[in-house]
Amino acid sequence: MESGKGQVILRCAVPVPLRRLFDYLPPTGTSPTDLCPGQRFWVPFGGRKLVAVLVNIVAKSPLAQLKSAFQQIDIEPLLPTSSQTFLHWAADYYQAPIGELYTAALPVALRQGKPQSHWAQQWLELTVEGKGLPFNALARAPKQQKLLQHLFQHGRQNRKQLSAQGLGSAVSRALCARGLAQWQGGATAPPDMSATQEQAPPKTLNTEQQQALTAIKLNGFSAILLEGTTGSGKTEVFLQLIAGVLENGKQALLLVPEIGLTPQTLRRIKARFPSRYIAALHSGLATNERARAWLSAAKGVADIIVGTRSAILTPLPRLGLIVVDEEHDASFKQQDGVRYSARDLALVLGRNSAVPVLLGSATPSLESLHNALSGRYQHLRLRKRAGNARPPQISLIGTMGQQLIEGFSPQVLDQIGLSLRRSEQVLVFINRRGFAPALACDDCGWLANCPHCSSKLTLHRRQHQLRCHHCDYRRAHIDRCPQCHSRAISALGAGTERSEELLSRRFGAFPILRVDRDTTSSKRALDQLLQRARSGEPCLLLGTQMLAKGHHLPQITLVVIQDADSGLFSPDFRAPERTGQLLEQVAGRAGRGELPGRVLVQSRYPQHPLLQLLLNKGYSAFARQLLRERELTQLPPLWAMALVRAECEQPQRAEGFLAAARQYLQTLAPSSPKLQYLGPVPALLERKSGRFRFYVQITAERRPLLQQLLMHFCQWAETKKTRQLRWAVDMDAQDLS
DNA sequence: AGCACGCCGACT
DNA sequence: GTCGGCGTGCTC
Repeated sequence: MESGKGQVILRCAVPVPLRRLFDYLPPTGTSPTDLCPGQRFWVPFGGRKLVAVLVNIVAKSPLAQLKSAFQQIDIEPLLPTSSQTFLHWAADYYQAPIGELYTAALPVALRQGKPQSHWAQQWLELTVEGKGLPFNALARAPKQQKLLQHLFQHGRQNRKQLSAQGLGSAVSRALCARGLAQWQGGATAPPDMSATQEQAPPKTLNTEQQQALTAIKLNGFSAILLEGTTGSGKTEVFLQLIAGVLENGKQALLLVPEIGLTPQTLRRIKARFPSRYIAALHSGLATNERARAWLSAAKGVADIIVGTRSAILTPLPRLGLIVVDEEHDASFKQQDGVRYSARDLALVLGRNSAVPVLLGSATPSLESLHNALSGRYQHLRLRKRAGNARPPQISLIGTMGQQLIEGFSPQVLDQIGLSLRRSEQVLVFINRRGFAPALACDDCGWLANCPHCSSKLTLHRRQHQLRCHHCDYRRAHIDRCPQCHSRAISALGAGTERSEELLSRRFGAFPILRVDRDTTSSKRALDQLLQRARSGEPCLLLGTQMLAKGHHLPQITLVVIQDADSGLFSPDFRAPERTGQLLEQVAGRAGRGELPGRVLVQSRYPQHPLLQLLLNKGYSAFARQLLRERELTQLPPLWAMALVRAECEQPQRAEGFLAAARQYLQTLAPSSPKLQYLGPVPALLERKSGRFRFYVQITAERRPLLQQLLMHFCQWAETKKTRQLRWAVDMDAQDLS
């Protein structure tokens, strides 16, 4: 079929891992005036029926024969053009199939083609004219007067609320006809204002906070790194900034790490902005709830959007500010599918939308710190702790050659006991869950390994199970060695479960609150544990990373870091940075209230220069030192870096594919002082879920070269038949495991 | 990613 | 004689 003049062709993004768009004819009987980019369509695709998003309306297709779309789903576009442009930019930057970005951007229910009307709720609101009337106006139309007064008193109301007052649609129609009220929304219900709570007043800012607040201009794009010690009151600066944004009639987006979106965080925001519509976007929501929250953001109804990583892909038509809290957190980088960084995309979106982007952290990523030091970002610092809190005093405890008790030095146990008996709270940080990270036979040396991964099984003794923490493999605990049938099986090392046992034995008179993924699997468990800790009773908090992040626990006076060494000798070049951030964050939990804090850090290598630097000179000096090293070693953030990853059940296939890939890349752009290749090398976790994983690391002094190279690589790889082999580009890879 | 088409082993 | 294994190729 020829594509003649005046043809209307729908160029669509389809949810498949293919790096191109697909053309369709409009559904039969569609008027061209009904069409608009951003609408969804049901389309035929290789014998299947999929939800596609219209990207462009074009007059000509390179294909001779096109299929017709089955059905138009949306009248109002689901995605505005600005949002689509952003998704295409991200697909380009991360070398990802465009359909996968649309998939990542939309909540499941909308991906599956549910109509927007499913969540559409409308409410009646007074117009400017309506609001200008005296309270007793419309005396000659008592029903309309009642409606008017009801709206005066309660603000916007939906149909259900009105009919409960005996106010039917005829009355509201009459008020609308007079131009006094109008129906609004269409996306989602307004918050229930009947339970309006008292507003928590803004806190008084100290000089530093005040300076930071006034330094941030709300008009136009700017990038700001707010580097503030734990307890220095970054959140208060965020909240007062958001207040300004809302006053301008704009939306504020607050991105938080995965475990940062707790009920406590939301409560604090709701308390400060009780009359505002706050939408939370995170994976814990049911599919319908998620779609509702998404639509409230995308239709401009929600005022404040608090979300994890994927919230950056949500359209925000009235965007006025983006805040990325704990910007160094690894959870902002997606680790599968489209491997985007929400923090990096926040800066792109901020520039596109001409709004400021504020990155906040006590321990900035080297990426952001580099941008701040080189003047690309405004660099604001909060050095003082808010209130009377003083910085904690940190001591290193050398454990080499000491007789440890389940991983604890005796003097550390003594200190824990002293603090508890003084009715204070203690936090013990152990970055390892379960009872023991390894199980071995004392007679023949057998080790319990995962059958699917190159990793050891962790003993979870209470559940009488051995588990792999990298795949979902679980098996019953054993009492005999499967190799030599000896009964001499030892659990090596200690995780949170084992430490909990020891600490209960020692300090059984005090509550021991264990916080890790195993004890907080139920939805509100973490919140409840933290609530209890905040009650102020003397107790011992014990847990993994979950405890390190952002929780305000003012009663803690002693923090124990059981093992500072795990990151010091890792082959991952980012390990020291992450270790430093973690130690600093954990240490920051100490002494946030009136009482001074102490931190005891156990290490086999207390003389290690990185530990010495971190503990004597602080994170800032530590991070600057690491930056100098990255410069010398030609690594990010000074150089651009990407991985080409491949995984396959047969290791030689994955390795062979990558060897061929490297060869192809090197014919395009040979190694040089400005471009370097490494690999194929096995990933740090070489086998995961039965597949062997390898990568080629490419580093380039300048980003455009890397970008161009990867584009050509994808074209090459797409034409190759890669049966049972998965490959992916990981731009700005964060994790070499 | 799916799903259909295609060519070689154990079943009514 | 067929049902079905998953290899490979295509999807507007």
